Amino acid sequence: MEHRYDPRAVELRWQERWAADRTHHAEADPSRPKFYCLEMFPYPSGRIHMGHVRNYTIGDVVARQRRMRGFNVLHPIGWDAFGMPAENAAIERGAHPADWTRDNIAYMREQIRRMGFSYDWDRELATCDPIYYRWEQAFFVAMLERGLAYRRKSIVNWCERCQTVLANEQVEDGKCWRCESVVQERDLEQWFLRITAYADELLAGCDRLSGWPEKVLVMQRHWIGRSTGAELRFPLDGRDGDVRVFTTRPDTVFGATFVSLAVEHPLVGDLSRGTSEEAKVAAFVQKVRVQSPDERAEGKDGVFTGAYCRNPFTGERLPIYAASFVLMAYGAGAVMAVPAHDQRDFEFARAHDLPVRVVVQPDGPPLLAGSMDAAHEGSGTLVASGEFDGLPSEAGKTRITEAAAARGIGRSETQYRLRDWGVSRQRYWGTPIPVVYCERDGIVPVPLAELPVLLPVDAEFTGSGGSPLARLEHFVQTTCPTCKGPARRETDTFDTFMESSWYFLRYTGPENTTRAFDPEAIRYWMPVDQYIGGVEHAVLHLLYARFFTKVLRDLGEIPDWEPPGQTIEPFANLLTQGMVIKDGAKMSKSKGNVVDPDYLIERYGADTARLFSIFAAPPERDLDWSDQGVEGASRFLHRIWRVVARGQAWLAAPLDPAPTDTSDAARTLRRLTHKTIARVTDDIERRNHFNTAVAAVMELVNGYGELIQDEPPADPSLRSAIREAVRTTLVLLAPFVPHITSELWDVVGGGVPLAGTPWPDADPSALVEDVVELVVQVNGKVRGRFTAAPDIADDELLARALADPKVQALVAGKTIRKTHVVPGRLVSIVV
RNA sequence: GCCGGGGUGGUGGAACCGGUAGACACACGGGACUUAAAAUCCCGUGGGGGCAACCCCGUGCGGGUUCGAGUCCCGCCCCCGGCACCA
Repeated sequence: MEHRYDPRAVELRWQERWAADRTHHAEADPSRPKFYCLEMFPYPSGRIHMGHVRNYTIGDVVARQRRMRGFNVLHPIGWDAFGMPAENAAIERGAHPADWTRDNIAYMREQIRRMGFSYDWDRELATCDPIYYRWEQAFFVAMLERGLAYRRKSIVNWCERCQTVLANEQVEDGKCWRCESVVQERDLEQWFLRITAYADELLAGCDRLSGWPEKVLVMQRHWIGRSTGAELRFPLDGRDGDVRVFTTRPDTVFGATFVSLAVEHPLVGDLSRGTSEEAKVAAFVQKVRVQSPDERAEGKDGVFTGAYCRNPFTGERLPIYAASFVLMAYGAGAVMAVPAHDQRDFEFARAHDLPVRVVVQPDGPPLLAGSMDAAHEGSGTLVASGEFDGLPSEAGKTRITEAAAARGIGRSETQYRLRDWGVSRQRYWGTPIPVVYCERDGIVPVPLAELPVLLPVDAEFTGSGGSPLARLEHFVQTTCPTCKGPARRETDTFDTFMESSWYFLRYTGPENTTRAFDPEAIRYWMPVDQYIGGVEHAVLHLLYARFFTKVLRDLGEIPDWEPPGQTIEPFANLLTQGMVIKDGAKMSKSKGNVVDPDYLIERYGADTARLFSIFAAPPERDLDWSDQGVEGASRFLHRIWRVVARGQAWLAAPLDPAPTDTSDAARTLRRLTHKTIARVTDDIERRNHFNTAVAAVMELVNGYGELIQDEPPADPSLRSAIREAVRTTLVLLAPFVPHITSELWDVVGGGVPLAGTPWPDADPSALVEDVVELVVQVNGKVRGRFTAAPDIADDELLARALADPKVQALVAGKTIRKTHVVPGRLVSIVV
């Protein structure tokens, strides 16, 4: 053994051995319990960054620890390889996206290997590989046949910089999630996936995902945004037709004093045409349509259309307004306005001098329409509501909805904030959408036997003039699969979130060319037991992946692994790790505050990089980069190395089977060793507190470090306890710093490879305390302390406490009013 | 505005069920070793007071419950994240 720790030499040696032995390969084996540990796969942007190091270190700690625990662990890695940066590189540098991506993967694969992550490289996959994306095309065709995919013209979010459409989830603050340019609206023919058909199931799933952070579930629930209410029809006054509105408050219908339409609502033009209001309305519509959503929200503008409708319950004539804040995309694009019970309507009524009518009376002093300064949005008792007077407003919702249905003027309805997922992208570097357009047969899916539709390699990348695929005539020109006549191919590609919506399923058999999934492999490995990644995917990726899993179940592509009656969910436990921060900002190239993992590995070694990223912060929190922190992690590893090197001559001796004559020093050290086992195990398996697990091992090393000298201690039981402590240290640290611990494990004669060593259980007999320290509180303040055997009776403890001179001084001459004994902890005295 | 998560030494962070606040580490100060430095090792380190034993204060602020509150309750302030005319 070298006396100086040389991380690079040690790490290379072990990495070569692991690769040669395919150490981390796992096969489905129903006779063994499984554990599927997954980290969000990387986009091959060029180099790994500290966020990857952190994410994958956390995952590797879990994977390695579960293996030692006896689980058959699936721990795969792959590449989310389609995406715009590859195409941008092609435009800027002339490199083909395929070459650029392949080279990046090659480099990043080596970086990841150098970190010593225990991936099963036999299962590596890349989403740009036709053997991968052909299945995605097959799923899409199946979805098309089931009506789960459809094409329609719609107003879409368009990013001019990226020259493509964005899904609603990809628009942040009105800006593109990737390049941050302002998103515009365009009217385009697009492919959509009917995620709204799964809204209720996605919502129901949230309730059973107890292994997910509450924060993520809240975000998903809100994104789905289910609200129940009623659709009511307000007949137009003096002409045929009606205005349909959606409301969550049918109980307030008697308080409606006007109706508001979105400016895009078809009735706006129809109703104002030929009236004296026509010009005013047209000008208003014109003004609002060019406004951004923010501006629309800003001014609560509106204009009278010149037309009226009638309240379906009272027959009362109500003016119809066009209002900037009403969204065409939500509900019916029209609302019944109840100023007394909706704050927004209240403000609008004030501004336009419209009446306010109270129909829900809360407990307490009666509301008077004339003296209100805000709407009463809460519950109460219905008043001025005809036959419904006196009902609690909650009951009124149901009763009024039922009445509307009976009279044919409405029905109960559920609305979602969630929109269908637009998946068309006008880009080259993605999965081709497997559809052709035939003049005779219309939209024709490419038959399964003809899949994959390969992405052609000979496209040109100019950055302008639309999608490169659309300009490739030999790609576009094709024959119709049905009539064999001339047809044109779809030239859009899929949103890259499609590929990441099912990769975790494909890892169970990525080499399979005859079918997407082997049901037996899926049944064995799924669900993912621990998923780890950044919280920035809380809605996007995680919602799409849940949706896809449910669709694939319905398409019969995967077996349902859930108990009967439970909705299928892909990720049983989710850990969202925080960002890596330096100088108060997220590490990023544009901010110039990145730390290159290569530099860390070169200078300190992978084990130090791993240890630092685990120890510096608990996983959910942001990690503040600190050069000194890295030094500290490195120092700890050097220290362990030195300690083992010093005692190597005698540490390797076998452990005594059961030391009979045990000294106090040995018992104390054994207690520390086994307490550490208990703490570290709990921290890793239950609490995900990896930082405190490492701290516990540091305490253990502090506890015996100075006992290890060149010569062994004379006391044989202490000698044995030290050997046990050192071995335990290496075993407990193995998931965190696998290279150095493997090396030292050989030095101390560990025998079987460290990674194959069973995770230890704490020995309860070693945990028993000989003496415990108790504190004495007088009037709630700590005034003394004493030690006692742990099993002493309460009244004796009290006597011991009162015997303390300091306590006596405080108690003398006063009456003891109350005492309280917590065994093993404290004695509390009140005087 | 609404919904989450936070606020603890000079710093990152511990304290799991209400029971010794500040584990572990960094930084800093002192010492040992060294010709010197690095490395390493030892000691100290929440604030204030005292020669000392000790005493007082202290987990964003103000109240409360309790023998006992960083932890529970009520009312605020501030920071971070998400959503934001969703009818």
